[in-house]
Amino acid sequence: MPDIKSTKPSGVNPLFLREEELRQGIELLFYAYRDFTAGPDAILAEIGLGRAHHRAIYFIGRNPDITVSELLAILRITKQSLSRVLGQLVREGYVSQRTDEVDRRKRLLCLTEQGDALERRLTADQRARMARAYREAGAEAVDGFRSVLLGMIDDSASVSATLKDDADPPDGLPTRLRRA
Amino acid sequence: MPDIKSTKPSGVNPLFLREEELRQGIELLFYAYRDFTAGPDAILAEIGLGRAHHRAIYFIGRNPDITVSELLAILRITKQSLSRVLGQLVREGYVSQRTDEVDRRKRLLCLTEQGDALERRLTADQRARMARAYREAGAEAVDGFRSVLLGMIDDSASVSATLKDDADPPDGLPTRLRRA
DNA sequence: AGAATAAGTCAACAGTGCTGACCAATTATT
DNA sequence: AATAATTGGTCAGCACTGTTGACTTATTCT
Repeated sequence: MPDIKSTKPSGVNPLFLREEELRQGIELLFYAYRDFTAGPDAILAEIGLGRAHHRAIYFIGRNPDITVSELLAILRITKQSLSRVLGQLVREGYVSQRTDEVDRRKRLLCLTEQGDALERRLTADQRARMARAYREAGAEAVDGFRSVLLGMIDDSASVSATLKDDADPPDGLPTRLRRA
Repeated sequence: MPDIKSTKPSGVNPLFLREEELRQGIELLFYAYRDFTAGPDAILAEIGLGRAHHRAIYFIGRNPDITVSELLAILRITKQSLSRVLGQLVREGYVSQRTDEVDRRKRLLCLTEQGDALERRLTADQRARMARAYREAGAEAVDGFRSVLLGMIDDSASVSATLKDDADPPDGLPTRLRRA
């Protein structure tokens, strides 16, 4: 029994439209992420590293003096998984560690000059791609892009950098990482 | 030498702002994708499957009678990688294969009833998350979200479903898959 | 007949998650 | 001062998912 009061033309089921709209979003996210990671992956493969190394390098570069715990909270992987990646980055000279003098249990992570160079090389690809998409879509679209993505994140408080500008730090990462 | 004619307050370097803006986009994409995949991953782990199985199931469900080649073109992985995943899905009763009667080299893939049930269970999570983000952000934001993501995809023609509504099928997937 | 296409297979390897079981240093609590 | 909690690290093993490379089998196209 179709609803004759429907505002949609030709009695189209609005539930179907909604489903179609959501699935298109799901697919767009998949395709965009697939192509977004392809460039860096190719560079990483050349030097015997993987995507996990890029993630670590990226967030260390973005948050100098980040601790291991904080990095774990961003990446949402286990300590053992990160340890393997981080150990390799330190051994191969991309990341430096030093002890926090206030709390000597903590290790503060920074990129070396070599690490910074690799970070810029890897992310250049992604920045260019995003810049192109931003430019083509326009400023309003960029706002929408950001606002939808932000709404998809679990607890937007557990985000490393300046992705939101409200003032409540309920939990998750220390405020230090939310003031980039 | 700061530009005194700048429209930005306090002579902020526009290149820095652009860089910051792009990096926020990169991070939003990372966080959204991280949280977007977490739900399905947990369900998959219970039944001994992984994210690759979800992808295959998703796109088979979305494009009934898709061939192996077409699925490979969407996923951008090797035949061997897909074969492992697909074989398991067929053996465990999620996917059915039958020979194309027009070209008997081709295998047409479809979800079984069990496969369809799993697909709906897995994607329900993601649809709900996306629906919430869409609702909170509003229709205009959704348009922007889609337009930016679309701009990030390599060749928007090599996309499976109705993500664009222009009429040129330059190459990539057969037109059949572009008319969902 | 021969080339090209579509699919499948076996083997090996790398990267990246996971669990579980520990250890060591340091800091906080009682 | 003793105990507990936190931070970081390590070793071992396992699962999933991507990769190359080398073939085989059908089927279709030229």
